Amino acid sequence: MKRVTIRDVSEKAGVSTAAVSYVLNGREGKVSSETVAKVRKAVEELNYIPDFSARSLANNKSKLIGVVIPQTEERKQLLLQNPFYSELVCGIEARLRQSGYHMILSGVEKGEGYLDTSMQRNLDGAIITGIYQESFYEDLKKVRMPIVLIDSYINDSYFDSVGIDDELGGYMATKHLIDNGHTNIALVTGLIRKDGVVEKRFLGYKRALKEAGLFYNPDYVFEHSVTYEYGREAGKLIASKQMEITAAFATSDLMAMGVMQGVRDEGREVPTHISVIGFDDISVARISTPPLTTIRQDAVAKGIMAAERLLSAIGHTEAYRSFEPLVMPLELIDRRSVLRIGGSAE
Amino acid sequence: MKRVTIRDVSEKAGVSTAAVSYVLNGREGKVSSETVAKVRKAVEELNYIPDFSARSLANNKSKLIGVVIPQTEERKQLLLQNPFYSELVCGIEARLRQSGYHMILSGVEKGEGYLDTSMQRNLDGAIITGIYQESFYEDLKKVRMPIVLIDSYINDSYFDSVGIDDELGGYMATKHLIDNGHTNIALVTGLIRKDGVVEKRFLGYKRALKEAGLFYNPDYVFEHSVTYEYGREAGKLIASKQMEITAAFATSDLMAMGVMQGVRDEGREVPTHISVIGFDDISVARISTPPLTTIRQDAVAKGIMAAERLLSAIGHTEAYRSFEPLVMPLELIDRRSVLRIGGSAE
DNA sequence: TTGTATGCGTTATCAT
DNA sequence: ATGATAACGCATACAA
Repeated sequence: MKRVTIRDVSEKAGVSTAAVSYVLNGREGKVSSETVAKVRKAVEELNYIPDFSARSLANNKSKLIGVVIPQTEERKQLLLQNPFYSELVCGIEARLRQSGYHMILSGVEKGEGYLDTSMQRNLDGAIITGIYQESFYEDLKKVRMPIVLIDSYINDSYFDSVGIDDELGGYMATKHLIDNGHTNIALVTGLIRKDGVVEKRFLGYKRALKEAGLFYNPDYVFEHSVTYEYGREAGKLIASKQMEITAAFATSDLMAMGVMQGVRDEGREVPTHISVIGFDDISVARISTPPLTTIRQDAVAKGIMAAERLLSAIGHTEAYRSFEPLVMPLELIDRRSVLRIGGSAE
Repeated sequence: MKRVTIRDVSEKAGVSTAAVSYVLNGREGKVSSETVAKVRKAVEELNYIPDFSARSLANNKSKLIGVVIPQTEERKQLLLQNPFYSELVCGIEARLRQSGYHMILSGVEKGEGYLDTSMQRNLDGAIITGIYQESFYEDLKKVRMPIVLIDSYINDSYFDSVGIDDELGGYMATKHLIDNGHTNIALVTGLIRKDGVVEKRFLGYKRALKEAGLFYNPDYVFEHSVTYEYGREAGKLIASKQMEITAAFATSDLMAMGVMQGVRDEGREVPTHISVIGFDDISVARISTPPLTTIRQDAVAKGIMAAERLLSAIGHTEAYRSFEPLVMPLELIDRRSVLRIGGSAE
C-alpha cells in the first residue's frame, strides 16, 4: 500500500501543502472555507493518514506516552501479575487513548536509565510507577518532559504525582485490628524501602500501635517480597510458632491471600485463630475464602487521574510544575477475615 | 537538553555523517577500524542518542510493535483484569524488549479499524488477540506488515498465529468429568462466537459427550459473558434448579470461580454436590477453595512465542507467510474441584 | 575507505 | 489568504 502523502492531497485538492496542514491541524481560521472543503474532500478520497514520525521530526511531538511499571527481578517480566498494576494500566490506557495518545508500556532493567527511550521516541510525557534509584529520576528530569509519578514519595517539585496516604492506610488497617480487640499484631510486608509506599504503611502500623499503648515488637514483622508465596510462608510461621499473635496486617492483598493459606496449611483457621487484613482490594479479595477485609484503593481511578494530569501538563507548557500531589481516597472494606476478640468495647 | 545529532558526532569525530551512521548500524566493515574508534569515542562523550522518528522516516522501520487486546464494552478499558491477558502481555513485552523493540499496547473501539494506528506509527508488526469483525483483518492486511494472531481461528495464510487446540481442551475437560462418573454436565461459557476459541471448546464438549454416548442437552449450556459475576449466576442456577446436573465445565477459570461461589451461595458444596472444571489455569486457580481442577495453558509462553514469531517474520522480509500455525500444549491439572461419583471403572 | 547530497513526510517561516 | 521552501535527523546511493 503506497503511502499517501500530504503532497498528494495538496495536488488533488489543487492547493498548497501548507493549506492542507492547516486544515488538518484545526487552524482553519487561516484558510478560506472553500479551501477547507476541497482539502477535506481530497483527504477523504485519498484516505490520507498522516505520518507521526514525520510530524514528530518536524515539531517534536509524538503523541506517545511512556508508561513504566516494575518488573520481576529474575525473569524481567512486567509485574502485571499483580492485579493492582493491571488495573492501573487499564485506567491509563483508556484515558490516553481517549485523547488520541498511545502508550508505550515497558519495564526497565534495574540500574538502567529511561533517558534513552524517552529521547529516542520523543515521548510527550511519562507515567512512572515503582521505585528506582536516584539516577533514574535525574535522567528523567534532563529530558524536560512532563512526568507523573504514581505511588512515589520522591520529594521533587519537578514531578507531578498521584498516590494515596499510605501512612494513613497502614494506620487504618492496624487500628481496625486493635478496635477488634487484637493486641499482638504481625506485619507481613515486602521490602521496606526508603520513600516507598510500604515504608509509609509500616509507619502507620507503628503509629496505631503506639497510640493504643501497644509495644512495637520487631519479631512481629515479616519482611520479604511482595508475593503470594512469601505471604504463605509468613502465615505458616505466624500460625505455627508459639506466639501470641492473633492478627496480621499484610501490606498487599496478594500477600494477605498467602497468609490466609499459610494459616490453613498449619491446620488453623482464618479468622477463628488468626485475623487478616490486606491492602489494595484487588478483585480476588472479594471472592476469597473467607472474603478479605482490606483497605481499598481504586487503581483504575488512579491510572485515569495520572493520565489526566499528564495530559493537562502537556497542554500547558512548562506551567505544569505548579501541581499539588494528588492524594486519592482510601476506604476500609470490612469483610470476613477479621474476628472480634476479647470483651473490649468498640 | 539540546539534542545531539549525528552531525555533532561526525564533527567531533572529524568524519562524515555517513561514517557515523555506518558504525551505528553495525556496518563496520565499510569503515576503517580507526574511524570506528573515533566515532565510538565521540558518541560516548557526547552521549549521542539516535532519534527513532528520523530513522523511521528515512527507512520505514520504527522498532515499534502494536499489541491489541480486547476491552470491556461498557467502559472501553483493557481486559487486563483477566489474568490471562496480563500474562500474555508480560510475555510479549519481555521478549520484545529483549530485542530492542517497544510495544504500543492498546484496545480498539469496536467497529473501528487499526489501519490508522499502524500507518501513523509505521509499526513494524502487530500482535492481535481477541476476535474482531472481518473488516478489521482486511485493514490489517493492507498495511503489509507481519502480524501474529493469538487465539484466532481466522483462516488466512497472510497471518501467522499461535494458539492452542481449543477443541481438544474442551474435550479433555469434559472427558475428565465423564471419566469421573458424571453424565449430566453443564457448560458455562461466554458468548459462543463463530471462529472464536469458546466455539471450539464447545465443540470439544459435544464430542466428548457424543463419544461417551451421552445426549447433548441445550438446557445444560449457560452462555453469557466471560465474567466472575455471570459464572456465579450460572452456579446458582445449576445448584438450585431441580436438575440432575452434577458437574460443570466452565470455559474460563474466571467463570469457574464464579460457578463455585454460586454453588455455595445456594448452600451446596464443591465438589461434594457439584464438580467444577475450568480452563486457563490462572494463578488464583491454585489458591481457590477448593483448588480448581482445570485445563492449563501457559499464557506467558504464548506471549513469548508470539513475539518470537513476529520478530523472525520482521527479519525475513515477505518470507514470513510460510509459517505453520503454532499450537501450544495443554495440560490437565487435577486439583480438588472434581468429585468421582458412581461406581464406574478406570 | 570516506564524504556529499538527496529523500523521507510534516510543519513553520516568510514572501506574495 | 495562500504558496514556496527551509528545516527536522537520519540513512543511503553515489561520487570521489
